[in-house]
Amino acid sequence: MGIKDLLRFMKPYIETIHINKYAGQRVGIDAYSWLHKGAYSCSMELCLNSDTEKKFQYIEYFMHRIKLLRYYKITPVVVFDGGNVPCKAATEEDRKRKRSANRDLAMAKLKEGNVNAASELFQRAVNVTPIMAYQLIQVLRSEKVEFVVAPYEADAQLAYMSKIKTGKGGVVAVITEDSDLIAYGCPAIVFKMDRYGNGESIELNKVFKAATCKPSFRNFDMELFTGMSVLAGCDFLPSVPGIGIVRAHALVSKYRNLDRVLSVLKLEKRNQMPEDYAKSFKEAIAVFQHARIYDPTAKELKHLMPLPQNLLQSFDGNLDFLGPEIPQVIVTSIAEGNLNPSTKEAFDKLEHSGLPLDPIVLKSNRQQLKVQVSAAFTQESSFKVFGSHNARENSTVTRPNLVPSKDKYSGEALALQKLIRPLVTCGTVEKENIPQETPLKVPGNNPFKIRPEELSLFQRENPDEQVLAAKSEEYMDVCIYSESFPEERPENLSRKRKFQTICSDQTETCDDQISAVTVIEEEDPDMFCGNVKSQESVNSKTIKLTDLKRRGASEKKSKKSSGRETGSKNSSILNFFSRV
DNA sequence: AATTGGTTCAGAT
DNA sequence: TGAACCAATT
Repeated sequence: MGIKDLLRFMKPYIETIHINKYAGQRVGIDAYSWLHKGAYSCSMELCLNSDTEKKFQYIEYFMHRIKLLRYYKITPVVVFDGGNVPCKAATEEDRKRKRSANRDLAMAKLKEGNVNAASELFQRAVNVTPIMAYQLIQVLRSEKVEFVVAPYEADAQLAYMSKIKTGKGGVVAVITEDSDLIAYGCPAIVFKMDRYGNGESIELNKVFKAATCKPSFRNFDMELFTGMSVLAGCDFLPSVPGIGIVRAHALVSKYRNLDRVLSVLKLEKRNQMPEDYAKSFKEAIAVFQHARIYDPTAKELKHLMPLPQNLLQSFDGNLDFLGPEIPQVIVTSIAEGNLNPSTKEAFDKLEHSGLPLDPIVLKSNRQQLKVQVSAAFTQESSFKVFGSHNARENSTVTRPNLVPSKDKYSGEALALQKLIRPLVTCGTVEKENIPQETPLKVPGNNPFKIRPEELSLFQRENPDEQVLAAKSEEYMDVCIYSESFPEERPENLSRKRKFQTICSDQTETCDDQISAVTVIEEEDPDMFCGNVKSQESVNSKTIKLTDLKRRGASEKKSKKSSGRETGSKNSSILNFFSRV
C-alpha cells in the first residue's frame, strides 16, 4: 500500500511526536486507516455479516480515537474514500482476490471447526465497505464530528485540505498510515498514531530544506519527489523491474527532470519496460498532482492543483483516468455522506433493501429519544459522559429504552443505535443499569485506558478505590478514581488541586522520584488522570512508580501470580494514592 | 557491494 | 499488516 519502501527511505526525516502537538488545531483523518485497523477486532463478525453488537466494534475503535483527539483539544476532520480511480483498478483487483481467497480458506477452517485458524484468516479477508463507512458516518453526525467523503481518493482530498486555509475547511496535519500522502504533497503527516496519541511525523518543508540529511532532496521540487515515488512503485503503477526507491531517488537526483529519467530508463531497461510505461507514468503523476477533489466551500468538484491547458492537451482532453467528472449535486451529496460514492445510490435505499439496518426501528427510536431528552433536561441529576468540546456543551441526550423484537435485524439495528446515541444521561438510577451499554463512557474510553489484564494488576481490594497504571516509554499514566472522597479533603480545595498537592508532596518525600506531574480533570467527577513522569532509578524505599511502570510493561502475562504481590510491595504508593 | 523482492515473524485488535 | 530478514540479482 502506498509507495513502496518510502517510509523506510524517509526514516531520517521522521520524528516521533505526540498528537497534542496539534492542540487547538484542525487535523485531517484518513478514515480508511482507522476503519481497517478497527475491523481487525471484529473481522469474523464482519465477514460472516453476523447479527451481533460485536460487528460494530470498529466504530468503537474509531470513536475512541476521535475522543482522544478531542481530549487534546484537536478538531478532527474525518475523510472517507470515494469512488475508485481507474488506474488503481489493478491494485484493487489484486487485493479483492487475496481477500476472497483468505475468506474461502477461513470458511473451510470454520467448517472443520478450527475457529482460531479461521479467525486469523478472516483478519486477512476483511474489507472496509461503503456501508461500514456509512455506519460510522451516522455516529460521526450524532457526535458532531466534521467529515467529508472524497469524490475519489481520500488521500487527494486530505492533501487538498492541507493546502487550504483553516477557515475554508483546511487542516494543519493529516493522520494516516498511507505513504501516498507524501507523494500528494501533504505538508504535515502523522503515521502510526497509537491509542495514546504517540506517532511518527514527517514535514515536507523540512525534507526539502534539510542541508545535510542523508537522502538529500535539496535539488528536488514536489514534482520530482512525486516522480521518484511513482518510479519506486505505487498503487497506480508498479515499478520497472529492478527499480526500487533507492534507484528511483538516484535517477531523479541525477537528471532532475522526469522526461529525461524516462528516456534513460527506456534505454537501460528496454527489455523489461512495459510498452506504455511512459504514458502510465504521466497519468500516475497527473493523479498525484491534479486528482479530483471536493471543494467544501464552493461545494463542487475541483482539481487538487489547477490543471494547465497544455497538460489537458497532452491527454487529448480526456481526463477520465482521474475518474469521471461528477455532476455538482451528486458530488455534494456524496461528500455529505448521503450517497454511496461507488454506486451513487442513496444510503437510505440500502437500508430499505434489508441490510444492514432497519430504518423503521431507528426512526421510532429517535422519536422516543426526543421525548426522553426533554424529560432529562428537567433533571438536575443528569451527567455528562464526554470530554469537553463546544459542539456538545448543551446537548445532553438520553438513551432510548429499546424494546427487544424478533425482527431479524433488530439486534443489529439496536447495536448501531447505541453507538449513534452514545452520550447518555438517564439520571442516577439508569446510570447504574447502563454502564456496559455505554460504549464511550469513561473510564472505559479514557485516552489512558489500559487493558483489563494490566488493570487487574493494580486493582485494590476495595473496588471503590483503584489505582491504575498504564505505561509508555517515558511516562507512566496514573489514573485514579474513587466513588467516595476522603474526609480530610478541605472543602475549598478542588479535587484536582488536591491531587496536585499530594503529588508534589510525594515529589519531596520521594526524593525527586517524580520529576513532573500534570493532572487532567475528566468531566466524570469521579475520575481523574495524572500523567506522572518518573525517573529511571529505583530506590528501594520508593519502588512505586518506576516499579509499577516496569510491571505494567513486562508482567502482563504473569498477572495471576504477581498481582497480589504487586499490590503489597507497592503498598506505600497505593496508600498514598488511596488518600486522594 | 548494494539493492531488490520474496519470505518469515511478530504485532495489532 | 508491516518490519525484519535473507537470498538472488545487477
